[in-house]
Amino acid sequence: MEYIKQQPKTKRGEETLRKICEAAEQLFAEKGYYATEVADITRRAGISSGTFYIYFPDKLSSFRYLMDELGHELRKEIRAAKEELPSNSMIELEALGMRKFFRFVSEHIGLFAIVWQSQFVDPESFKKYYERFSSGYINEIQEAQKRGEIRPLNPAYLSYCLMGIYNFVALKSLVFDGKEPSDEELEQILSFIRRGLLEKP
Amino acid sequence: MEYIKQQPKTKRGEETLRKICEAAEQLFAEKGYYATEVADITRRAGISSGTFYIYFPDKLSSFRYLMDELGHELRKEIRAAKEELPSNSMIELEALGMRKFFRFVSEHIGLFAIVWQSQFVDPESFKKYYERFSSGYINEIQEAQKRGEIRPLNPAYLSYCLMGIYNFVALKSLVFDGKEPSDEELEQILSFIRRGLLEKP
DNA sequence: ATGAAACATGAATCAATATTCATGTTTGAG
DNA sequence: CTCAAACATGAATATTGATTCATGTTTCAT
Repeated sequence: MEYIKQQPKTKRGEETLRKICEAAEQLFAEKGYYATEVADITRRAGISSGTFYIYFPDKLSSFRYLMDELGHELRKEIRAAKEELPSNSMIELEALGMRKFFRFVSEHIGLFAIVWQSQFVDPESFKKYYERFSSGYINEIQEAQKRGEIRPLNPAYLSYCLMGIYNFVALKSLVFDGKEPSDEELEQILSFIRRGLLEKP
Repeated sequence: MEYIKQQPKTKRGEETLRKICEAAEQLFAEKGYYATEVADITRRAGISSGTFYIYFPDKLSSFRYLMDELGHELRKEIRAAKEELPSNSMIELEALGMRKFFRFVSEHIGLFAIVWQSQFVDPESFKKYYERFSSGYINEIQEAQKRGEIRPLNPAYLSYCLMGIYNFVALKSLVFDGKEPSDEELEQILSFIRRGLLEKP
């Protein structure tokens, strides 16, 4: 990883890095990047402040590292889930991806917070994050369009429509209301998307 | 306004406050709240740093003030546009509101940036901002549902779907690509929404 | 025209906090 | 078992940047 100073070489080191990341993820989510002091992170991790700098060259790097890690994990989980599905109907894949997304975000509310903030903490990473997601979508959408499954709308914009829906629904349910959307609610959102997307609903 | 220390009482004062707000809006959008120093704002406004504190008790208040102002203006413009429309079909209103939204945001890219950041600068205002928008939508949606115009999906979630779409499409076009979406593109997005929403597309 | 209120100045203050570093302890390969 | 590399400590440093305030200038109602 490029944002990390030193890959731990012992069990103890690994454990310490893990504790730092866990604390940082929580704190960035709770208080935001700027309001979180390095001292907060090390306090919650149960280590001294200097130790932070053994692993990260500075505070910003830890933020970038987390963003990379979490985004990676999320994409991996979604990809894995989709590969298990025998069907390759875009809408079925999408339903699965959506469920995974909500599950992951509710378990890692830090990801959500971190990405949201990154537009100003580190604009480069922010753009990269969404464009990476978008380009995955674009492929799927184009394939499905070739098969005549979904309507011939601009794939790039469609991908942002989908991401927008998921992100804002997650905002409402997980952040504002503090609960996961029910299956019933997810089904309704999916139904909205299905009709919008499909050639013959 | 509750975030302002002193309403200007002379022409000069008014002009100064205006310059401060303009500079702050630009800078919060360009560099973000935390990276913007009060000195940056006063420098761009062409005044001395102490003057800032004649109008605002502190930096955070200026942020809240802008967020309130801009959100208010945006809602007012959308409302005004919608009132001019004779039809009260939800979809036609929505098409108009969407166009207004993109126009406003492209002229006030600061609003977008400010709201996006507020989740961590001032979470209270953040939630208030979106819930205010949402509740306006909920009314419209419920009316349209009574008329049988749109499908009986959960109005609160639908409102967040719509806001998500607009926000993310604006993110892609205005922030990432630096250009307004074309009429053709807006039409496609609207078509996606129309099919998702309408009882009989 | 005039003076009290409004407005403007910018150097000085002061608190907050990211980062360093000299010193000590622990780990694990050989 | 041993010791070099890894890891940990936390007080001290250094910088940054919000806010204050004593002093001056401008406005405008009368």
